[in-house]
Amino acid sequence: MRLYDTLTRSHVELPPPPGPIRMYFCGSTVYQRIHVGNSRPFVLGMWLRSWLRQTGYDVTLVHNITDVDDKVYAEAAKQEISSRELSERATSWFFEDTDDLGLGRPDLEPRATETIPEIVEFVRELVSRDLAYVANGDVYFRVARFPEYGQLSGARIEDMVAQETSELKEDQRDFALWKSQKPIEDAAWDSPWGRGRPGWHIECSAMAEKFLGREFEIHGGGNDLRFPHHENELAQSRSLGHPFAQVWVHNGMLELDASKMSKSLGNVVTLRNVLDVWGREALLVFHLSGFWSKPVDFSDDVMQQALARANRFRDVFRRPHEDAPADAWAGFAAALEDDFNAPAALAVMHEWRDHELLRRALGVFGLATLAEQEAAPAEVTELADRRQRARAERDFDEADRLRVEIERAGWEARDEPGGYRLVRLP
RNA sequence: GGCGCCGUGGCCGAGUGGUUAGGCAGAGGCCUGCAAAGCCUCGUACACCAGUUCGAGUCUGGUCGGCGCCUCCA
Repeated sequence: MRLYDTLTRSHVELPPPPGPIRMYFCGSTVYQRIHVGNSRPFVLGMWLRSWLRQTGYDVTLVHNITDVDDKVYAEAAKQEISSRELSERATSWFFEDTDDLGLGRPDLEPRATETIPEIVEFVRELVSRDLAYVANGDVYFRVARFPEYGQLSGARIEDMVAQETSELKEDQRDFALWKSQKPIEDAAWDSPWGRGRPGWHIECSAMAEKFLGREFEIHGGGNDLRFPHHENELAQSRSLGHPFAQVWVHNGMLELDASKMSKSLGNVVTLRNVLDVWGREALLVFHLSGFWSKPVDFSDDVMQQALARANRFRDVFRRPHEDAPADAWAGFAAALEDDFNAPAALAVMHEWRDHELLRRALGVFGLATLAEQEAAPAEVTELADRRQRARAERDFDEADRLRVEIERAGWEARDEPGGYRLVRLP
């Protein structure tokens, strides 16, 4: 399988099965309900794991939860609750919402606050090697000590100008590894540099290496994390001589009204809301419809199209099975093996009338539920039976009246040779 | 300003040198008591300009337009 690697800007071939493939995906900062855009890297990670396992790899997926951050403190203060209470509540929302995607859970979901000893140790090591320095209770990484800095984001180090300046920094491009406790911050930990809490980027280096080791195969996350987050992770780990991630995958942003969906812009639709309105299957088909690395527009219109497409798959299972050619699966697999080209894989799937094959392919994406038929309640079945008798007696007025009644109950009567089928209206 | 991505038919969206992507919506037809589902047909898609080539949506250069990152962000 080949994947597009942001670091080398090229497609790279994964080592052959059984791997192992160790994957680390950056998750969300938990201080409110996540939005649909946040679901994209989660879904991508779960699908990659699913497909790689399907093709014989031994896969471990770590998906972190950032539960200590400026946003968490600020929101907790606003709500007048402790930051711990807020982050725990938001973490349980995160679990609820992503559970409802029906894709299962990542193998490990560590939280930053549970990794403090490893983070402190990591920072201590950087300081002892002179790659970082202490300034008034803060610890900063010395960007100038890592010549490859800027490789991931493609920016030249000379072009970088820090927006947020601090007189504590030797160089304005340096970034914080540890931050001393501020009055608003109600959660803090002891460290060799005083009470404080980790900087944003160090938690991921620490968690990834804690659970996957100093070298692992895939690191994923949103395109907006390339810089500074992932650039900084890379700097922290590689400056210590750790190989760190071999392949970097960055998903494109979800756009709403032609601009990126983001909590800071406020143009947000929560994952919860999308699941409630459109259902998990339509959302997954939506995610499948666009190439993972490209930006996609999110709108009612595209969700409507995704829903219709999901129903088209569902209808295949309501018609007779037809054996697919022996090489049918190969076309599907080839699409996914080529940088996980899901839209192309979907196109192959639409050709199939083979129930077993289609169910298996849908299963890769957590969509095997489309193969299941919902049984109509007894009262609707009774209406349909009466309608059948009316049709037999050629009382078509009565038959049509009953059809309307069935539709009011949320079902559709489809006449078939020798009987009928009841199908739930979308 | 710097770095990068992108511009495909009404809509979504694959495709990187030459043969139908696929889906949604629409029109006509077959089927049906009527429908639904399905199947068939249709609308002559590649932002613009120049170039390379026997041949370009696909390569090169330029123009215009959109987006992302450079600052918290999936």
